[in-house]
Amino acid sequence: MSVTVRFAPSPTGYLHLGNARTLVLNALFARQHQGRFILRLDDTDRERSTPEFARAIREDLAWLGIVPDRLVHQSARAPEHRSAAERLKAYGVLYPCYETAEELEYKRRRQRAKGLPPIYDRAALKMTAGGRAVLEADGRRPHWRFLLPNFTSDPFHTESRIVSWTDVVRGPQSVDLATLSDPVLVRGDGSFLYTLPSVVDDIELGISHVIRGDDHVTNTGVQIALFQALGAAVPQFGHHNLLVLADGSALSKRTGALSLKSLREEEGIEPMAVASLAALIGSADRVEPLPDLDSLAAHLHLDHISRAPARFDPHELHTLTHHLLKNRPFADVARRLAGLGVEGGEAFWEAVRGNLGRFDEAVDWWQVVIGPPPGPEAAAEDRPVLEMARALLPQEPFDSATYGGWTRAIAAAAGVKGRALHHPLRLALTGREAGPELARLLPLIGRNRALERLERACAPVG
RNA sequence: GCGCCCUUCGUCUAUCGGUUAGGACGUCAGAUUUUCAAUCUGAAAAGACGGGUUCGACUCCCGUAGGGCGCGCCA
Repeated sequence: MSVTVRFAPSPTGYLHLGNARTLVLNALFARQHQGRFILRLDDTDRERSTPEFARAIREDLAWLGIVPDRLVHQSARAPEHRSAAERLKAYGVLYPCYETAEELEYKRRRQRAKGLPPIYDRAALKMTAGGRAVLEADGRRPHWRFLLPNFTSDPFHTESRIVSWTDVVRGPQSVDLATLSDPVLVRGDGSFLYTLPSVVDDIELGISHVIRGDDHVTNTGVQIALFQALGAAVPQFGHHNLLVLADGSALSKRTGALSLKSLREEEGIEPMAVASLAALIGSADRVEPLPDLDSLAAHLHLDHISRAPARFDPHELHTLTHHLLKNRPFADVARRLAGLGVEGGEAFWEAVRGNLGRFDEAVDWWQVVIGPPPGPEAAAEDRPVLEMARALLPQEPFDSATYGGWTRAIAAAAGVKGRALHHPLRLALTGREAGPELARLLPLIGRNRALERLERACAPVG
């Protein structure tokens, strides 16, 4: 069976980690099955959709290394949506309604007050042609509802009508259409709401699997009915659990917190840290940093995803980033380093990669290597060691064994060892308390700078 | 308010009637390295609550509490 999936965000905000979960799950599923992945921008809400957000979404995908096989703007497909609506009218399952938003709101409030679910009462279905004509003459434009097939012979009398499917994630699922309102598909101004374009496009794009958050489970019941009303094959559905913050609160597109953009630009998170966490959290599989999408795809099992909301700790993104960098081969980062003005090459990268919390800290370590003499003068008790170190500093060339030979000589001459020996040297040479192995850094620093720094550390106070 | 889903170590989870309730992340301890957010070893750590069914319940049923989602002329 050939697989075609889509990621269908509305460009009304920045993508956050929760959106990334849906995105990555779709992209990886396509990868697993050598299928197609379509980016569909659901921009039918002209009020809130913007080109800026659409562009940001494409940037997010590119950053994650996800290349869509096709890009579709839903707003460009209005003719297809119109023709589907006409067909539904012809079948008699799309009917005009004339209630105002206020009237509908009032009805819902009353139903709730009576302890009833706020389901549309299908009053419009009972109107006569004459009644409609009066309203039309009055200038009222109808919105159109899809008549849910939750009745047997009498459309005014609903009875239980269960729609069932086998969910790729959740297993057997069912929705009782009798508990739902007939959804509005077409607004009074003739524009379409989410449900119709989504289904029509899924049909025409040949979507085989719809993978999305479990906030859509109820929608799926309605949409399956709509697929069937349009005479189309029903795709497979998979509903993954939603991600929530440590306090149980939902992720919001509005706050911008945890947006992929800010994780990338402000937090220094690596893309595969996002992809790994987004794909693996809330499942039976352990969260581990995978170096690329292919290896992540190999670890993905949709049926291992839990049905309960998954709390996650944003800090885990930093931990994953650190582990990813620690194991990153030089070839993978050479261009990025060059772009940041870091010229240390492979020896430099291998020296510092284990000490990076984020990639751009490599710049700081490069400054430590080449920069001006760091740090203050040494403490009085460290001076004898440093004087000795200065005197015993070998001639070049330096290699990875230089530091070991040098420090052994200092130890023998000065009678110190361990931390008392190495810590003053680290401080004098790098100006820092901790960092990459000095044996690796020393050859990069070189004899001239090393000597200069030791002299500075030993300079008279004042 | 009504409906659906969910509740196992701090966190993510395994278990599908009989287990010393397993793993991962995190935490702590020890080892190791000059240091390290590295590495190795080890430890502490869990079935929301109350009933029921059963020889036996984390597992099945009912209820309670807590949480998520849905109930838009949003997507």
